[in-house]
Amino acid sequence: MKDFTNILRTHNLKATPQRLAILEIIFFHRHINIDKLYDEVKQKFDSISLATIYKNINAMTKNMLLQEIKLPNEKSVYEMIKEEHSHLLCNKCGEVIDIQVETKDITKDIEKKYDFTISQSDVVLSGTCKKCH
Amino acid sequence: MKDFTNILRTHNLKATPQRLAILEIIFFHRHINIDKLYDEVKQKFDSISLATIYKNINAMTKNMLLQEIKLPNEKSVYEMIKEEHSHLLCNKCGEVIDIQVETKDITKDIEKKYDFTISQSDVVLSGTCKKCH
DNA sequence: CTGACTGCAAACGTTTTGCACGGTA
DNA sequence: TACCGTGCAAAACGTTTGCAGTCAG
Repeated sequence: MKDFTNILRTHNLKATPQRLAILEIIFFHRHINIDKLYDEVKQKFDSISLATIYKNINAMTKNMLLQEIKLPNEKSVYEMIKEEHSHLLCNKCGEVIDIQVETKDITKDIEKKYDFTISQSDVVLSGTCKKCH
Repeated sequence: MKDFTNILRTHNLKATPQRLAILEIIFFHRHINIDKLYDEVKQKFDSISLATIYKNINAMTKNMLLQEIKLPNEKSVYEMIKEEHSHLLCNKCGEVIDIQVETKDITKDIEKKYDFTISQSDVVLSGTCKKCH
């Protein structure tokens, strides 16, 4: 298990039990939406309020610890920030899978063609995963 | 100008003046969010209510005439459905540009590698456009 | 010890709904 | 004419805020 206490402190956030629970659950699920996160944190931490979830998700997002992933036809999910990657979304079971897509060549072409400087690539490929076939 | 009356009817929607105004504005802007759409429709159609905008956007989306595009750090925009394409988003001026990206080879690889059937690709490349450099 | 964090309740902005009226086909 | 669509107001929904009390550092 990662040292979330230290991660929080290096991001200028105090390591409260609520925050540790939030991070553990996000780390375990890798991608989770607000509602499921609230349900799961409440199991470990009955007194937590939804407002605390929101305040912390916002603080951690602002401090570059978490990232919101917007999905077509689904609620946004949050994940810990890591190297840039893309996502597979199964429309049947809702699972989100991290994938590595080589976009360098493509973005270079686009930058040249449209005279545009690309700083971020958001890619979601949706369909059916192997379990749901 | 396109024959929006006919387009609406072929999508099982009655061609009301409100809907024609909505479609004309979306067609003209190519991408527009709810608030701007409401502002612009009101200029041509002072009596229109926001509820009507929402009801129609939802009806047209359900009936495959419009499509919601979720953007990072921005409100969703709506566009008329056409061939699959990707989007460039300028973080400075907010402009959205349609681009054609060749994703066939990539998605084929991903499908094989992850045993996943891809039916839709949502790609948003964000950065700075030529006007904002 | 002090500023940051929590939990509650209230407020807020956005989207949806119910209903009476009006317009399209 | 029949049904669908509109506009209004109210309701529902998700998220944010203010505040008093608590806790991490």
